[in-house]
Parts: sequence; structure tokens; C-alpha cells
Amino acid sequence: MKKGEAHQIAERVHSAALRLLRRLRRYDFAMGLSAPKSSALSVLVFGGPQTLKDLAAAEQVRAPTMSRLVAELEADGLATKTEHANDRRALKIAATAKGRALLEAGRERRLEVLTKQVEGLSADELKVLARAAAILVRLNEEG
Amino acid sequence: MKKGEAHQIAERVHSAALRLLRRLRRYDFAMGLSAPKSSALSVLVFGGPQTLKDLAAAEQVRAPTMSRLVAELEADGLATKTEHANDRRALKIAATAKGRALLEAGRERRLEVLTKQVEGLSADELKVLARAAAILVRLNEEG
DNA sequence: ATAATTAGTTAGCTAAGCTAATTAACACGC
DNA sequence: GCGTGTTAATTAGCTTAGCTAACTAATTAT
Repeated sequence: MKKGEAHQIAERVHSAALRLLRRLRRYDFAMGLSAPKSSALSVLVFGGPQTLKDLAAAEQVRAPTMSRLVAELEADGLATKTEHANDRRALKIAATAKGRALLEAGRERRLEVLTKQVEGLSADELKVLARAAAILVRLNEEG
Repeated sequence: MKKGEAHQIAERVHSAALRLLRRLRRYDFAMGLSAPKSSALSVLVFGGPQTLKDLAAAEQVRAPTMSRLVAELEADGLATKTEHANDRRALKIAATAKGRALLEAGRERRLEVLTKQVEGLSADELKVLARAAAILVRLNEEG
């Protein structure tokens, strides 16, 4: 084992994730939302309301970039900017019901193909995928 | 189980993959190559030489976009454009040795953190990840 | 031989990223 | 409580990456 088993597995997991998302991205058409906006909205929906700064950090983007994305989401009625409770410099940015609905519809479409494929797997394979997902989530939380 | 087990697992896998790649992306600094160029180069390195059309399709991008990216990779000495053997309209685009080396260095850096984490897992967990990666690769190839 | 198609490029636009500079509000230190 | 420094967000202005439309050159089909 030249490179170490851990390295090899890390490579395979990375590669599998890359290819999976690349493939699913093909179904992102319609919904009329660009990838960056859709991703930011997703953070709002699943991570709850937050400041612009935090949202920018979550998306690994600078504040001015996020400022513009949020302005556009707001113009489309998908997010709101309200005053922050404790800090009048800051914003509380939240997804609207319309934003949540749109995102959910897009997610469904995106996951449709994968769901169909997963349905064809054996019970054992399902278990493996579920466990692997749990392990990865844990690693992601570790940092 | 409201949504079906397959659906739920598809969701978890999707979410885990999204978060994993988002996290690893943080280590993409340096190497001086933008994400689209790095990704295109990766396709050339791992998929071998190919036409502009095929490369554009692999990257889910239109021909003019890829034309420019390839021109820039070529200017940086990371890829070459040569005549296609059978079709004088077409190009054979290939990574150079320099391109391969640069990409490999970036990949190593990106995978370093994940490798360290994977090293901390139990033998059983390693096996689960390896199997899950294999299953996903198979699904990806199915289409 | 001519017509239709295909591969790639060029031109010109929009979207999304960045840094630098600005404004307003907060937080200290005295 | 007041000045100094810091922080949150925005604005301005630039670059990169995506698109479509229009073009050239080569291939394929009639």
C-alpha cells in the first residue's frame, strides 16, 4: 500500500462526491435561480436566519458579493432583510415562505434521479450509504 | 416513513457530498488556478486528451466558454491544442506535464485534511466509506 | 457539386467574484 | 461621556466566467 489506505479512501470519497454533484447539477435548470443564489437560499432555509457576514462566511464569499446576492433574492421575494435585534449595524436575513417553497421544489427535482437509483439498491447497500453519509457528516462537523 | 427510505437516503448522501466539497474547497487557495480552469484541467488529466466539444460537455459548459478556458490554460503552459488526427476542424486538447504536476499538488493539499480525518476512523468505518464510494461511482456511471 | 451540418472562434452581453473606500454603529479606555 | 479603534454592511470599479449570436472552415449528405 504505497499511499496509505486512508489517503486512498479519502481520494475515492472525494472523487465520488465530485462526480455525484456534477451529475446532479445537470437537473438544476428551470427554477430560475442561479447556483450561487440557490446555494445561499439553501443556507438560509436549512441554517435559519442569520447576518450577512455569517451567510457570506458559510458560502465562502466576501461580504460585498453576498450583499448583492441577498439584494437580488430580496427583489425576487425569496428572502427578507430586517433589523438585527441587538446590533443596529447588522441585518437579520431570512428566507421567505416563497423562497422555501422554490428551494424545496428544486431540491426535489435534483434528487429525483438519485432517489430512483437508490431505490434499485439492495438493503445492504442502502445501509452502507446511510452509514457513510452519517460518518461524513460527523467529519464535516469536526472541521 | 413518509417520503420513502430511498428518498431519505438520497437526501442524506446529497447533503453530505455538498458539505464535504464545500469544506474541502476552503483549501483550494494558492496553486493560482481558478476553479473552472482547475476542473477542466482535471478532466484532461484523468480523462485523457479530447476535443473541445467533449471537454465542454464534460464540464457542462458551452463551447465558447471552454474555448477561452483552454486558451488560458495553454497560455499558462498547462495544456496544449494540437490537430485532431481525423478531423481538421477539431482539436486534440491535452494536459502538459506541468499541468499534471500542478493539478496533483493542488489535489494533495485539498485532500490532506480529509486524509488525516479518515486516518482516525475505525477499520469498520473505513470499509463503509470505501464501499459507499464504490456504490456511488457505479450509480454515476449508470447515468 | 451543392447544401446542410459540425467544430471551433470572435464579439458582445450579464452574472458573480474580488479589493478598496465609505458610512453607521458598537466597544473601549480614560 | 468622549474620542479612538473596530465591525457590519454597502458602493464603486475591476476581472473572470458564463451565455447567445454570428462567423469561418471543414466534413458529410444529397
